[in-house]
Amino acid sequence: MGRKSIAEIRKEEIIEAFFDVVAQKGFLRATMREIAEAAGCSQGMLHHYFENKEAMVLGFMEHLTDSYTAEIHDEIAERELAADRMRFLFSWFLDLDRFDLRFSRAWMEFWVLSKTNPAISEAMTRCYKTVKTIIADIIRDGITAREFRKVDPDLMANLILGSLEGGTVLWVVDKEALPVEATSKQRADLFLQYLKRT
Amino acid sequence: MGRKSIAEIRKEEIIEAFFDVVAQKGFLRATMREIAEAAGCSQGMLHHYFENKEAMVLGFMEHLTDSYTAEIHDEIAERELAADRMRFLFSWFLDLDRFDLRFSRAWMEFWVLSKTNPAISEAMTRCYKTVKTIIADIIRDGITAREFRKVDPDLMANLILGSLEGGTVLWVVDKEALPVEATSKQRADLFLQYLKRT
Amino acid sequence: MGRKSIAEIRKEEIIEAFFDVVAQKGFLRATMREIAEAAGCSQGMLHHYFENKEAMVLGFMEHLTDSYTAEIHDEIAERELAADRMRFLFSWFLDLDRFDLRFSRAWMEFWVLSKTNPAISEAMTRCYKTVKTIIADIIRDGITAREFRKVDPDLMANLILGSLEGGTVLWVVDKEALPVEATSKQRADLFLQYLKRT
Amino acid sequence: MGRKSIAEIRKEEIIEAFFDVVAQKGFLRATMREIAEAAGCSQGMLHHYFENKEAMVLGFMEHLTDSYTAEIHDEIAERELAADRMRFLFSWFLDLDRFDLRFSRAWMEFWVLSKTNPAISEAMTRCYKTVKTIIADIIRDGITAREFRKVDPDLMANLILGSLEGGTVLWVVDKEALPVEATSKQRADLFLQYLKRT
DNA sequence: CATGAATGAGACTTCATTCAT
DNA sequence: TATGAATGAAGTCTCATTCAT
Repeated sequence: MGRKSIAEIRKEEIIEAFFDVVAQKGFLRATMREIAEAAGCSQGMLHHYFENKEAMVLGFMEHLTDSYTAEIHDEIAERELAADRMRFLFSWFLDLDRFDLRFSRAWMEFWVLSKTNPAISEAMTRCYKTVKTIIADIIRDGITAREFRKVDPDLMANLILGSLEGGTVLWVVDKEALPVEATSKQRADLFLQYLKRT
Repeated sequence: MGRKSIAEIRKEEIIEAFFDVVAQKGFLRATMREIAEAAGCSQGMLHHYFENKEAMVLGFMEHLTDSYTAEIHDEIAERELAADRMRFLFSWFLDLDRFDLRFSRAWMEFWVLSKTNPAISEAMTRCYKTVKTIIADIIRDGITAREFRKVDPDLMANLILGSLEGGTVLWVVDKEALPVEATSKQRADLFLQYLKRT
Repeated sequence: MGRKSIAEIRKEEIIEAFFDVVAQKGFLRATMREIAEAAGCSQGMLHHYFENKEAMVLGFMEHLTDSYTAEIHDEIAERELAADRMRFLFSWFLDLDRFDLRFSRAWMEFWVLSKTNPAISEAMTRCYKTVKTIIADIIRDGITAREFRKVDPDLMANLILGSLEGGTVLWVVDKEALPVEATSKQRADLFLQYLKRT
Repeated sequence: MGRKSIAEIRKEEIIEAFFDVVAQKGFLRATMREIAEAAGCSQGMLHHYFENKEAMVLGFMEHLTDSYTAEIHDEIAERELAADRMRFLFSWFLDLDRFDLRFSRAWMEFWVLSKTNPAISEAMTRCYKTVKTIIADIIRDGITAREFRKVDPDLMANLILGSLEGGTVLWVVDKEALPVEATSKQRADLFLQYLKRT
């Protein structure tokens, strides 16, 4: 269904390279030269596809949303119980094969950039909004199905996403933080007991 | 008791200015010139007190720990019930007079820096460790007093701190995140129900 | 045969400019701005071709070795008697058209730099080694041909090179030192009488 | 005869510290702060005794001349033969207890400085003049006493001093140079055979 | 489409020197 | 005499971006 054009392929290669270098060195120290080397092209090429360095962040986020939204929706549709859907989400988020240390490190860089770059800020908000809608919808369905007690779905979605993001921060930043898996299990238990509670 | 030396006063002034500019512009765009202007001194002066720009981050964190640790301990000692102590902590952390948007923004910059600067990483880990110990101790006391059910205090402390930090991230980064206060209330409810549950 | 690439040409231009400014002002006071002006390019250009200021010294020495080694060997091969070869070397070294005041001044700067920069130290040692080998080989041939008496060729080469370098120092540094030519003639007489002596 | 004033003692301490730091780090990287630390006083103190950094070089040279001239003259007066006097001079110059690596390194720094600082240049010329006069006088006496053959005393003095200085350069700069002692012996042999030759 | 040489503004940092105390 | 905080000019170096080829 629609072969990718050379331009699109090249863009993805650059985004991949950009992401790699940023995860490793940080946005500030990720020079265009290094990104070009990682992508196997010239510096000029980079500016041919992206207006400037910050535009690459936008490209990355767009790429991210495209890649995963469909996948998540499919997986959720396969599950009937809201609790199962929620458990899937928790595990998906912390799937270390997908969101490894590299991802988290790069993502944190983008938080910082979002403060001074409105376009990045918007993209990030949109990204979070997508996820929160998914979570809130699960909760809403759970309430309708009398599986969950009545809570504010948006508020809870916010709380859940915050916990997931915060867990990542501690894991990346705090060397004495407990491992992701142990914390993750406890987190699922915490939220599901709260939601199911009668 | 113990007058501050000129050097100490000057250092604090510089840290204050540094923090202001970083919160406003980010670490990267906070130039030494601007920091010097904010502190009302010359650029050379800055290097008289701090070896380099990154050393200011360390100075800031030291200053932070010194300022607040005693305060928190005092407040906690005044409360008897573990639940009350916990509620105090939740509210203290989100006290907007103290930790306003400025603080959160600067703090996120330091997360990013900690990845490439071992000294900052250590300081940050130490900082988190202090807080996690406080939380874990409250939980431990609550368990001993049969106020809380038996959970792993360290794991829970990790989860709680993660939730607080994650909430801040969403608040700062995500323009569609719900307000701090509402989320905060829900968070306290969530954790206390879980801890008290029999 | 073998056209020089633009990069090579540009590098040589920069080295030439670097050498000029250093000879005139000394390494310390030779600013990148001035070198760029002398080379007719921007400061950034300088760093495009040389990692830093000290790398220019290495570039200069490499250039130097490349330029002269072949020339010296050719000239020596044209002479049969060891004494004639030696005389050629003495005169070559003090050929003021080649090694003028500018050269000597710059070279002394590099001595000083070699003490704190291992790479420069190595390059300089290599440079001296090349020359000493040439001198020692001449002496060795002279001994084999019974033209010179038996002396330690390496020791003598060291002494001869030392005398040449020391003569240069006095000439550059000591305003009351006697002129190069007069000293040079005496030096040749001194060493050749010693070597030929039976 | 005449006790040293406190000021004189302090000046000598500073010169000693200055020399130490310069020998170790080079003139350029010898900061006033470090010199002050080595001298056990404040930076301000340094400027109380020396107008600026370069004035310390002059102070050092003055100190040097004062210290050694008398000593050399005494030693020479004790010897009768010109050859013995010359041998003494050769050995004195390379006495490693006095003129060690530290001395040579610092001295080379001053060569470089002399090119841009007229005052240092003059002081250095004066210093060399003193030594050359001593050498030339020995030669002159040797000729008068028919111990040496007729040569130009000043030219030979120049050549001898050049050889000594050049030997030092190679020793300090060239890691593959032969040891001082071996070279020194050969040098004495070289010059004395030449001078005595009939 | 593609290259990479070239630019130039601006960043951090150093350090001799001054001067109020 | 003595201190060391304070200055500010100047230095090296980085790097996103441009543009001729």
